[in-house]
Amino acid sequence: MEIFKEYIKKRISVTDEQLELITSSYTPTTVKRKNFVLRAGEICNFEGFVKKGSFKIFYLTPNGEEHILYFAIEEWWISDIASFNDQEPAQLYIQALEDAEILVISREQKERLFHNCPQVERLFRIMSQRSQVASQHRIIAALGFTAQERYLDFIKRYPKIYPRISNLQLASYIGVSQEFLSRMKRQILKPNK
Amino acid sequence: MEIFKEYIKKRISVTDEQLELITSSYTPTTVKRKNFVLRAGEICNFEGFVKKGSFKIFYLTPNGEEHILYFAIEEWWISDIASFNDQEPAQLYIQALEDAEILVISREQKERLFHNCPQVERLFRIMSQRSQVASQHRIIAALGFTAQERYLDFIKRYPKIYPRISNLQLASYIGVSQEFLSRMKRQILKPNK
DNA sequence: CGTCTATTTGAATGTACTCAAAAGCGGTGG
DNA sequence: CCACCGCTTTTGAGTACATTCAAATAGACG
Repeated sequence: MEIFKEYIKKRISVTDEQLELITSSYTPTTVKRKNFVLRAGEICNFEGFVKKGSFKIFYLTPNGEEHILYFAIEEWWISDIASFNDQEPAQLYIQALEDAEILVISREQKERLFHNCPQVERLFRIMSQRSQVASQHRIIAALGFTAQERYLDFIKRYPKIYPRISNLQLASYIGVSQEFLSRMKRQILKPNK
Repeated sequence: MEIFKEYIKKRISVTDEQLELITSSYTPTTVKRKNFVLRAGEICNFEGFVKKGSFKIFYLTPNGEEHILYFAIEEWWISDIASFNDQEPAQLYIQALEDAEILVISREQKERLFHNCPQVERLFRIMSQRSQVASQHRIIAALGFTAQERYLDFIKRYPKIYPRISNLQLASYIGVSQEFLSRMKRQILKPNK
């Protein structure tokens, strides 16, 4: 739980009791590699904080192509926000890439927590705005960068994630075929030829 | 101010006094077509609610290509969140596409408002999460859709915005050249030939 | 009516994709 | 310890989607 407490204290000022109240609202869970914590169509009734391990959050097109929205490693959150907030069917899949430990909270528990500790509202406002900034960068990259620029941008921005995922996953994240990613990597190593 | 009050009441429950407190924290301003309210490099010291008119929020690449992140019409917000929150140089430009009226608030005023009326924190948490969902859709569209799918998706999602912008702006939003957008439109109207 | 801007068309080019096959790599069992 | 299996990565060839640059056309405004 330490990592979660540090995460909170870094972002909002809380008393020890409030910190206790917050962390006690979350339930520790383990997830095995390759297992899903959410599938499109289900109602997402949880929000999870990643304590350990990694996940991919992705969208599946009607013809079965997988597009990874983001990877979640330690200190990231996993959920389908739209589904969690509005209790509508999820659009996203969330799957563990490594054995993982997460802290989960339900919609009701979270509302109760907001009520009992209003600072939490602030924590999530701040967190959400940060994600928003990251998403904006991603949109700019997706629309304006070449495939190679998106690749280099990813490894620069997420050096911690990069070594933990396969080429196939990375290709899906930056929006290229795995074959083309392979060609790009060669070309970056050997600019001649 | 009515449109702003309605906007708030639709999203959080507030007393009349609180509503008054919130709206009185904002200052009405007018902006002429083509004028900038923010340029990259500046510190964004405001957040604005669009009462009337339209804006484009865009990013300029080192070689001068313009990539539109989003259009803001009535009831949308304009700001460079990262710059506004962390007082760092803005990455974005915000320019009026039509004569506009906005309600603006400064960083200090907003912090004061959060302090005096904690529900506002909730309002922004909700709003920010909604933007987050929209951004996620945009990422999926940018990475997984063809240019034509992105075009059709835009006019379906934003039928109110579509008639108010030029082809050049739309092309920049969906990430294609204006020539190609023109060709797509023809092909959609006349699938033969 | 002329000027300025926005849109469309044409031709050549490039970036990234698809499909198919080969090569590499890690684990497991004999 | 090596052989085999499954999975990931690389290579090759042909193709498609979208771009660039240049020029023509259409629209809007004074």
